[in-house]
Amino acid sequence: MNPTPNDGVKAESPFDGRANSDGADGGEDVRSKDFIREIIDEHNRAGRFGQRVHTRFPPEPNGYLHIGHAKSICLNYGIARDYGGKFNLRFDDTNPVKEETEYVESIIEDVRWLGADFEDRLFFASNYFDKFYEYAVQLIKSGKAYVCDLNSDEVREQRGTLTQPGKESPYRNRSVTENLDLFERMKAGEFPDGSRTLRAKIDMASPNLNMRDPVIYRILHATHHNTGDKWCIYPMYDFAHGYEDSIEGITHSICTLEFENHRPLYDWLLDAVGAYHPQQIEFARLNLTYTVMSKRRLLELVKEGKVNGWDDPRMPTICGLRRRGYTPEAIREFCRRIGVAKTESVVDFALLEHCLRQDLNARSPRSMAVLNPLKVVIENYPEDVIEEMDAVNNPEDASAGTRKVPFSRELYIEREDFMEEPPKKFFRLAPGREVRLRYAYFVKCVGVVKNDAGEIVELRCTYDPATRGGDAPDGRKVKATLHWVSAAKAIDAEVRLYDQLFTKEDPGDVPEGHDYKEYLNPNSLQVLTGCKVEPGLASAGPGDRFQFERMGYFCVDPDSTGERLVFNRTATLKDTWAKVQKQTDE
RNA sequence: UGAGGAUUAGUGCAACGGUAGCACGCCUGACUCUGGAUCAGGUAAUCUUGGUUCGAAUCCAAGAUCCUCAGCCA
Repeated sequence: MNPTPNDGVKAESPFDGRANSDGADGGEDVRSKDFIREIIDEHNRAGRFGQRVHTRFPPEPNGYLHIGHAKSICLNYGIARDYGGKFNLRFDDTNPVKEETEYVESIIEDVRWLGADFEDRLFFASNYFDKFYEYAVQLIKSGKAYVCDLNSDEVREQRGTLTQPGKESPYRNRSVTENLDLFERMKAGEFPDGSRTLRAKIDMASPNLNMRDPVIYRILHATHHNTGDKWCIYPMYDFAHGYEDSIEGITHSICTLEFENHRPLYDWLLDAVGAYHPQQIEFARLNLTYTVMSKRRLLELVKEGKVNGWDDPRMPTICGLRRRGYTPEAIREFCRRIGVAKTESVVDFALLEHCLRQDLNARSPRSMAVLNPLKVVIENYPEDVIEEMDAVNNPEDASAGTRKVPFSRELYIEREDFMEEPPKKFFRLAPGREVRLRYAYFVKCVGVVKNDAGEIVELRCTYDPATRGGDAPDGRKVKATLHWVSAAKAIDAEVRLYDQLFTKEDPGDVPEGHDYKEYLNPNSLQVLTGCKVEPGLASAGPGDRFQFERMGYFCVDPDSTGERLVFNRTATLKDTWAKVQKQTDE
């Protein structure tokens, strides 16, 4: 039943949770099936496809994949895997003027990275162009399609409205011979773009506009990324899609809600030529709070320089999330948890972050990094001594082992871990107060050094040698444990902090005359330089993920070089102190 | 005012005529060498109005609200 694991999909972490029962109570996974799987079960009971299940992910290569596509990929691949079926990756590349090889490559990379294994089934609709042409000819021969000389404006005028039927084209009743001749000459390049189309002859009075003699082939003298200049007529989506599914033996053609109105046409076209007929099923696309998901808007953000490219870590694109430090496992778990339904919904971004943290918490090696350094001098610690303290790499995973972290007289701690006049709920360092330096000693603040401007530039502390390792033999407690790095041994790093790209929960919800870009968060990117990190991080390379203790999850950005370490903040840790602060602010 | 869909805690998803449940979020508390994690508890929902039924989120009727469709885009 379960096909081979792929691309980092470990046996104990299946593509999604459906295959296992991970109930903490030891019970079975009683999660009910989504409506699509129920339909498939019904088909299997009735023998509709002979127990066969074959799905596909059919992107148009005209942009980068985003988290919404991940939902579709997980759904389609997950179903194929659960039912012991197959999953295809197929590019729906029927419009040469919009599609590019760059997108093909990025999409393949992203689908693989997500762990959806299409094995050797990578297809292109453009490879079926000959077959599509045959189907078109067949339609003409059976009197179900005709060449129409109306231009696009005229077609629109004759289409009618939502409440009024359309008018039949004057070319609707051409003879089969004439249609055949004209269509062949369209293919031969005798006519300019837009001068003629091939239309399905259905019903101009249909209440479903998609059935009012839809255009199925248009003339486009354009170079196609795959077929070059071989064709100057290209099939429309509605015409091509069902045949693509049919040719590949797809059983369940899963798409988003807006295609529901197209299903009658999908069915009509397949039946009109007597082709194998898959079942189209529609589900609601994913929407996420604080972000936009349409290709148009994402492209706009990239083109207008609102972000730094498709893989900007603030983008909801797969490559953006990857660069940000998201794991495929976290994204898959998210897709599993949001479920599948026909209700249009907006999922809370917090759920994505929850899935992320859950995964990262379990697997990220810990490290200490000071983002906003404040120098600390331990007055009673010897000048030339450097001690190696033992630190745990991952408290969630004993097998991750321990490491040595150098401790010395001069250190850096986080600026926000000290307050000269601490409010009641502030547990960290303050004048006269004792705290623990993680894995090191208890230290007490005995002095504050300021510059002429009155800014704190240095803290003077004393340490208790008896607390080495972090515990006091006399049993006394401290309320806080701070992270730190040795000033002598720390290495510099750049850290990029990210926040939501938009300040509005639903940026698409804009009043008349306004633009979603007005809600762009001006503070979505904050670049910190001069951060001080543990020397052990010197060998970290692009993509490596860490938890900087108490600060969040970070990963090394591809911009990182041997000279300059650059980290992206993937997510913050949950922060109850920040919450307390926020509440007192309000 | 055509056609096709949708409507259950703040959010997302279940319950398929028989006690409305799970997750996230939020709020308490416990524990803690990460104010993390973990653990325990709490919060909160069937669009409306009728009807059928011993019993309705579920069936029926009427209504409300929202989404999609008038590209030679997908």
